[in-house]
Amino acid sequence: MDCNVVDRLKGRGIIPSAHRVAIGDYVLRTIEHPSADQVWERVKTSFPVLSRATVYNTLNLFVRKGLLQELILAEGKVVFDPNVADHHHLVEEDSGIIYDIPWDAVQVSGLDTLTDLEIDSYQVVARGRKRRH
Amino acid sequence: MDCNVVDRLKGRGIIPSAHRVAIGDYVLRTIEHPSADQVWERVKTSFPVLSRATVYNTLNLFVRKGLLQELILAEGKVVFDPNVADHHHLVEEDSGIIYDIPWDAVQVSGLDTLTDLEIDSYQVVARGRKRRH
DNA sequence: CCATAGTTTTAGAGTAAGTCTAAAGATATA
DNA sequence: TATATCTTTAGACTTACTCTAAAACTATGG
Ligand SMILES: [Mn+2]
Ligand SMILES: [Mn+2]
Ligand SMILES: [Zn+2]
Ligand SMILES: [Zn+2]
Repeated sequence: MDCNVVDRLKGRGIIPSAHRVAIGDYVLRTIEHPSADQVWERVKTSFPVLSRATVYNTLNLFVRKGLLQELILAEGKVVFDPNVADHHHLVEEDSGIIYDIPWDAVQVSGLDTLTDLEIDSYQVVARGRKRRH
Repeated sequence: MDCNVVDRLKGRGIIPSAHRVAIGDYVLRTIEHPSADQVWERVKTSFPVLSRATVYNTLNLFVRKGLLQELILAEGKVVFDPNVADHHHLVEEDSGIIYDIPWDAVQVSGLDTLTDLEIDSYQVVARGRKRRH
């Protein structure tokens, strides 16, 4: 487990430019499931010289190199998740917040009996909300 | 079980105009999970005087009235599903085809132990492909 | 130091899904 | 017929995202 962003980029063959490290410092540590524009807004506060295209380029690069996964859970926006291990999600429609559900919290059975389907991956997508207090 | 589109629209308080019936004749019977533009292309072949806006208006009306559900399973497009009962889906990334997985084919357990989550609905979303022959 | 090649970043144009607007067309009723 | 209500329409608009081609870095070798 390597928490140093520079080394994680190098480990995947990505040159750790200042821009990429600034983006990685946020998006590789967050639990927020941000969209590309949310990453842009957020990273600009600490790293103001940053174009929209660089954010998209970098996020797509991180996805290609296996540092991020893309999730499509709501209309009109892709969000990014630094947790690339299998897990499930709860989508809170009102707020737009996406919560992680640990893989081991849920058991899914029966998929293996669908012999006509070749399944690469799966997850449970729940809609609802997090109870307050 | 009522397969007459005109009566199904009336049953939901929708005036069954010729346009709406033409759209419903396709989208309320298909198993294809089409996008709005796919509905437009398809319905125009048998009903040429049809604007894009009418297709979007009608699909959104059908969703509001409970005749269709919207699914967001792949990047950049919403698809529509006349099967509004609970069921799961397999997304075939290469072809873009979405297959239904019957609700009873899969058992999901453990969601009820997540007492901090209030879950309205859920489904398993699998990625993979349908085996050929 | 310079020259040069490769890489990264950029603004802004382009694309595509979807919504909105305001007018025109239908239909129903009195 | 007159009037009200509902439906359909073209096209403008918005938004998320990609593409392009030039500028700005960085590394290397002389
Ligand atoms: Mn993408
Ligand atoms: Mn919609
Ligand atoms: Zn997640
Ligand atoms: Zn379905």
